[in-house]
Amino acid sequence: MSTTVDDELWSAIGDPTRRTMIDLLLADGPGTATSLSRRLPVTRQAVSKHLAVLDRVGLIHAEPAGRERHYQVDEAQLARAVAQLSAVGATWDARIRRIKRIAEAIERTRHNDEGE
Amino acid sequence: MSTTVDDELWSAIGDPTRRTMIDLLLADGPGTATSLSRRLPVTRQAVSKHLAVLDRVGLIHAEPAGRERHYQVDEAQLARAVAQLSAVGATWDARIRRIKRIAEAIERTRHNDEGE
DNA sequence: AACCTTTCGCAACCTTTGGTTGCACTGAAC
DNA sequence: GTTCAGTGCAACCAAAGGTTGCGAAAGGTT
Repeated sequence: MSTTVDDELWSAIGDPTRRTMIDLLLADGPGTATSLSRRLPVTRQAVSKHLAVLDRVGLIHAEPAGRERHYQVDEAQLARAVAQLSAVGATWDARIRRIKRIAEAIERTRHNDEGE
Repeated sequence: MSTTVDDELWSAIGDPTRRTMIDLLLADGPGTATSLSRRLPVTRQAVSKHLAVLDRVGLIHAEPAGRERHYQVDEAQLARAVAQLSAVGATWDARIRRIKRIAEAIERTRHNDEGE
């Protein structure tokens, strides 16, 4: 039933701003709160909070560089997160397919009954 | 960069309680707010609100039956949602792989330079 | 050294959202 | 008709996403 420890991972990825931030970090390489905020519709402080969340769940990690803090995606952790995403998706897919099979079986039975 | 209309879909699926509710509806078939709340650590009213959210984004739909409202997963919509999930995952995976390729290329270049 | 600029972190505040309790309503069953 | 289970609506609370407004520290300029 999927409700376990990785809930924090989901809610980390669930936020659209955070998802875009991950996109930007992957596309453009490491960045700071300020550099990210320039490419997002939110303030630097909001970005900073999101970075803290992503850092806490381990999806990114910071590297202090002088007066700046360079954030960078932890590829292994993100890969793990993606795997969990698709796991849930796969589960749902499987259940949907099972339901459809059952529905078809019932359909067939009904036809047989009518045919008698 | 993935930040489009389907944000509501993500945030619908992003909530752990709502994910579990979808799980339950898929596993046990249609259910009511009350029946779901009995299998969840939240009150009926909370479940009711979540059902409203899922209904609004089209992942489930209600079917009034006497004094009860039976909710049921819209398989087509859920399949669409799952597809979007895995699309984002695939994008990230692709970017991670690209980064790794580039990193390896740099690594090779460095070795060549040292070799001269 | 003194100054200005940039980046950051912290605190206060607002709004939305997930959750609660309480109550009034309605359909079914006795 | 009374009772009982299921629903909906409203008020309220806490946490999360977002804002503005500061003060502090690292870097570049003169």
